[in-house]
Amino acid sequence: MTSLFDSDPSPASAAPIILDGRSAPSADDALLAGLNPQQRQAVEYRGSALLIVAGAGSGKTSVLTRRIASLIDRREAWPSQILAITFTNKAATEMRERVQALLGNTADGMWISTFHSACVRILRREAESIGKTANFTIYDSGDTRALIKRIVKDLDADTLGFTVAGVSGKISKLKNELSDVETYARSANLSDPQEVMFLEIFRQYTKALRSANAFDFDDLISETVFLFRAFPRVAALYQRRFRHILVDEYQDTNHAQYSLIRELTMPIAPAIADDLEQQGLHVRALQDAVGVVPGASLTVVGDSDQSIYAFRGADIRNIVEFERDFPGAKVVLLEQNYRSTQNILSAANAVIANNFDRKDKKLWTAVGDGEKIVGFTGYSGHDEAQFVADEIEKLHANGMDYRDIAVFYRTNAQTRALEEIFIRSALPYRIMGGTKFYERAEIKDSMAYLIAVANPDDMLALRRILNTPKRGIGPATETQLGSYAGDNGITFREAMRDAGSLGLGPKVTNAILQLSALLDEAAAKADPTAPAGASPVADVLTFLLDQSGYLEALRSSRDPQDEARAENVEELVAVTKEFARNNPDGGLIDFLTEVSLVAAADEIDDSSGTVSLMTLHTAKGLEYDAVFLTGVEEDLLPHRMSAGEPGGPAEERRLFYVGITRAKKRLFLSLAMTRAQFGETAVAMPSRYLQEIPADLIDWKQSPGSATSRGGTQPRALNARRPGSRWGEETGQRNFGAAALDRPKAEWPNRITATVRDNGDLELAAGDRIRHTDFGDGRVTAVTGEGTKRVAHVQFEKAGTKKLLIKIAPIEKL
DNA sequence: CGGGCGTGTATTTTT
DNA sequence: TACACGCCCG
Repeated sequence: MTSLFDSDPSPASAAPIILDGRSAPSADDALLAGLNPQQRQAVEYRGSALLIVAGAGSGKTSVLTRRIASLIDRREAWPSQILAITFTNKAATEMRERVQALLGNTADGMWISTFHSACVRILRREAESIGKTANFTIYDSGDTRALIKRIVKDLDADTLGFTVAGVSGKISKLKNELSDVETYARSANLSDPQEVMFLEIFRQYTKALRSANAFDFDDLISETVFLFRAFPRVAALYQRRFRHILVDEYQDTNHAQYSLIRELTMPIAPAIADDLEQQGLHVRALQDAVGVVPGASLTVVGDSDQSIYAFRGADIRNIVEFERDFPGAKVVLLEQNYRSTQNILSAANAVIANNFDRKDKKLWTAVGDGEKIVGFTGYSGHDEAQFVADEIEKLHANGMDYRDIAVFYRTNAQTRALEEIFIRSALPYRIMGGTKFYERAEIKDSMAYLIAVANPDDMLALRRILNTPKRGIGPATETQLGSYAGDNGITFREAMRDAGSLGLGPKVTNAILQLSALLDEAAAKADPTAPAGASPVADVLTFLLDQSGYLEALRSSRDPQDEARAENVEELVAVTKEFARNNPDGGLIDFLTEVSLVAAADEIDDSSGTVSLMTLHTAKGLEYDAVFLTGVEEDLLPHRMSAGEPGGPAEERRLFYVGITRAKKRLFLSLAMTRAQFGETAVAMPSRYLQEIPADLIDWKQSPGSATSRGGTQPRALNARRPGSRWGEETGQRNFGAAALDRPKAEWPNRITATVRDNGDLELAAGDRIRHTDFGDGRVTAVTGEGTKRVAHVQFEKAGTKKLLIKIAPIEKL
């Protein structure tokens, strides 16, 4: 990494950062072109604090990027003085691109990143101050859970009713409140054995992280705050550097993130400012009459109606009370919507109006009513999915691109039915998030090898690979290594090197030493200070996978799933190569960091010609021509688990609101009368939120009311239904689910039948040329699988490599 | 120590 | 359904 401060291309003394608000306007009219008065004000206002209340689709990204561009264009700031925080890496990338498009290439040196990435960058640089080293590991929630699980087990805490989920949730909550173990201990009730036990778990967890030289997700933020509070001189480096801080999705910040922003925008005391000046970090031009460097200017953008992360500690008060926190703050309201039709907005407005504790805000548009919202009640989750698939086909036939269509759902479990139907209907789709690539066991294994090389203190990673692949090193041996390390005050890694003195069997001892040597050799390859320089990550990974025998073990396994696992591992190697292309200077640590911080929304590739499937949470910040909001049922939306929590139903309503407002032209709301949950089929009721949408906005293809009584399409029954009444009772069928199941499906009116593609026993072999309806022409490189599950691996001319199920893929042989 | 089999339990959302 | 865990045997 290049130095952040010393070689700053923009010494503050020379920077034209005097904010007198009267800077001569340069030729930046282009930056304001096409903006409405409120947007223009949000771009042009200059002052210490600005809150932009941006309703859904009100052009906030445009405003933010133009605001940044205008600061630079008018010479009020250097790029390096800008810090822009977004929620996802994807949003950060998009913002960077848009700023670059406005300014040309002067966006270099700007920090545009997520809270977590920015904090990692700071922490790697300042690690020594807080007892870590720059190569620390970042533990994701899976790692955290694994660690807590071990501690809970060691302490027999499960007998006291402690669960891994409960403990990790509580620790996360505490960290988001900036409470560490000692702070918590002071307020804990020590006569309660439960509290004492929790404290002990928390202590051991903290200790384990420290000795593993690792941070968990929450630490990344909180430790940065602690760092700034403990070392004002370190904080001053960043306070000096970042003169303009912009935060997107401010309504979703938690207390720790809020505190981080507060720290970054604090003024620098005269004594510390003088120190900086003496170090050659110029601050003179920034200091006021008494020598204080005033705090950075802060711009936050948000919409309290879109706050959907309270469960993760997001505090809506951060945005509601912004004006109190930052006296003199200017507030700009953006209410004109440039995304959706009026019908969609009216539905959204009507729904969100039911949240009582909100500032009234009404979205409006100039584009006209558009088409009505379409409603559909399926007989089952599959039926609903079939409706979705059929409607997508219709939209596609009428010229809409698959990439402009999205399907949303509340829980990941709902993907199953959708996926089955989509495969049968030969619809190209992609699931964002869900069981992520990096959460697969084989990927975690491979990553653990890399982590063990990058951070030898990471005992969790070492334990993971110790017997993967099988080396005959069992739990007993692992425990012995652990206690040997503890007894001698050395790390687990050092204990492995010293395995000869443990008095284990020769076979086991040899296995440990061999692994140890392999890791040492890999570390030498990866070491950037080595004479030959560091090998690319891909080489290190390939070396580890080959020499450890891991890949070979997967390939030669008789478990058929291991073939797919081997392919995934090879895919990871491809990812490392891709990484090297995009980051020529990136080392192993950089790769591990990037992988740790990818989010579900980051995977979205706008250029792929597929329908996107995702949870409502992932959908935030995105927009699509057509949106299918599925599973609009009680116990799903609002989710059953939210019922007990204070503010739960209101947050679920906001989630529904977020989903609705993603749609530009067409919105489809669907639900099912029965839904499969854990194998069983349960009766589902329409969501209470459906009744909040004015009836004339929805065109029910099959309404919840009519679906039970056959025929009739008026949604009257839905609106008349009293809360608490059950569908089954209307028709006198208490046991509705079971009775309905016996009925032939065809009895339901308007049921849309699918055309299932079937290529029969189309014979394909490597070398054949084929044509795909979406991907175009390509050449078959291989055929794997048997019978109906035969898969063609195809290299397309335009669309890259794809794997296609031969029986159902929309392809023809040329 | 490894693998196989049987039972029990779990699904909210995620940086 | 499906996965994780514990138990048992080779």
